[in-house]
Amino acid sequence: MIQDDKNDKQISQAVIRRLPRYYRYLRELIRNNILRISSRELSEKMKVTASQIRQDLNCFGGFGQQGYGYNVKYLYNEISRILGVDKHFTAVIIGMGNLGKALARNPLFEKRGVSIKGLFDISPDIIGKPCNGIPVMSMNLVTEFCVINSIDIAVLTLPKSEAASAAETLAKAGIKGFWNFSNMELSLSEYDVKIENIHLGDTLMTLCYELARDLDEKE
Amino acid sequence: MIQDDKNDKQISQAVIRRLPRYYRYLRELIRNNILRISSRELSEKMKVTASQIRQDLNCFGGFGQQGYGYNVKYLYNEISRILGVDKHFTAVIIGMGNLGKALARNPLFEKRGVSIKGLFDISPDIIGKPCNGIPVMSMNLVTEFCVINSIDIAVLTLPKSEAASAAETLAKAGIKGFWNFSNMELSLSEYDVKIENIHLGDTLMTLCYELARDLDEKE
DNA sequence: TAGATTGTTAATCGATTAACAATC
DNA sequence: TAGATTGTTAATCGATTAACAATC
Repeated sequence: MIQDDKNDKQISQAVIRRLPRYYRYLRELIRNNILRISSRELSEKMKVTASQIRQDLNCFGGFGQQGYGYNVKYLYNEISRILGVDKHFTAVIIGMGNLGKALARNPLFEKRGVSIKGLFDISPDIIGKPCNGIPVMSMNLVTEFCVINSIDIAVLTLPKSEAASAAETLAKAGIKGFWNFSNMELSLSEYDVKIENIHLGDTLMTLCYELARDLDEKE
Repeated sequence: MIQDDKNDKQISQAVIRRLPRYYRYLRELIRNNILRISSRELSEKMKVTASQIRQDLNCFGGFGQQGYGYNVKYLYNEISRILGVDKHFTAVIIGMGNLGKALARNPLFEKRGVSIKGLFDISPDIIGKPCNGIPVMSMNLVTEFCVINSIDIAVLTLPKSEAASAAETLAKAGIKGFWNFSNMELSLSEYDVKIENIHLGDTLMTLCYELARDLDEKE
């Protein structure tokens, strides 16, 4: 059993949600041939405190060196490992509407070590026509496909009305993680699965909130 | 000047980011013809504490009634107003790639009182062909269009390389809010604008993190 | 009125920041 | 060695939860 956190103490959600941001900034540093960086320098770039960076990283281990700072490539690799990039998870996309298609063609998966193995829909019009080189299959085949290929992740880009039953089918087929764009609260408490709910509209609304406050102030 | 918060005290980001979730749940209650609800009942549905609900709502005013609870429609309307739905913000989408197209056809905007007035791209192949009934125009026209139509929000779904310059053009054209899917950190500190950065990949990575931890435990 | 439930204050909890000893 | 910067503990800050008086 690999121990990422030094003393098995629980890592807070706040820290976990900041990891992908470190990952992005470190990749950028590598791209710019920056080989080492101190927490203070990184904190200036990321607009956070150096203290927070050191605390966050130390949840997982001592990746730096006193008097030197952090080796960028080493740190990037460590965070990459913590985030499971090297686990090479596999995924299917369920629902080939506009968002499904957009995600199927998006390079974000491969950049993070996740490979899309299959696309699924119920519409006969699009079944059989590959998207971005990946076959679009009938939902009738989804269980068999996921079981045979040991798929880890299901991306749910289908209508609210179909999301609940599809999710249950997928959980039974061994899916362990749901990246859920369906705006449907999934109830899969009987299954040992992780769910990441994405409500795109929510972030648009917080933007609208800020804009509305500005307007109110000017009245 | 409208006072949403009772004593002009600053509302925390944590509270603001929860508002759209209340908004969703309240709409669901209305759909199910539920006319009143107590903080305790709502807390059970939403899996949060009743205390938090009462605290959150009270940042903006006393919307409930002792001994009764909350009038669902009234509360929905209040939150709707706080989130600026009745401000009827206007938006343009910049970049008609897969994600841009998916958003242009997505009903999420109209549900939140935001109307998409124009779509923009640099590719001559798609300029002139409307998407979801909205014209796709050349980026050369974006400044004129935004100024004339007093556009509030720009949705950035263009490549990283083009995002920075486009954002500056848009800020100069009077855009006040950016819903930024470009994965580019925008530097618009000279302009009085609000930015909501969306990093879709980040949420996929936190899901991968959870899955990776599960695998590690089993080793 | 009695019961219910809010609005609000006080207590707790957790997360962030500051400080500094350890050490490269 | 001296200077720099981490890892880590302690202090602070803010957010969440609990409690209860106010009141419908």
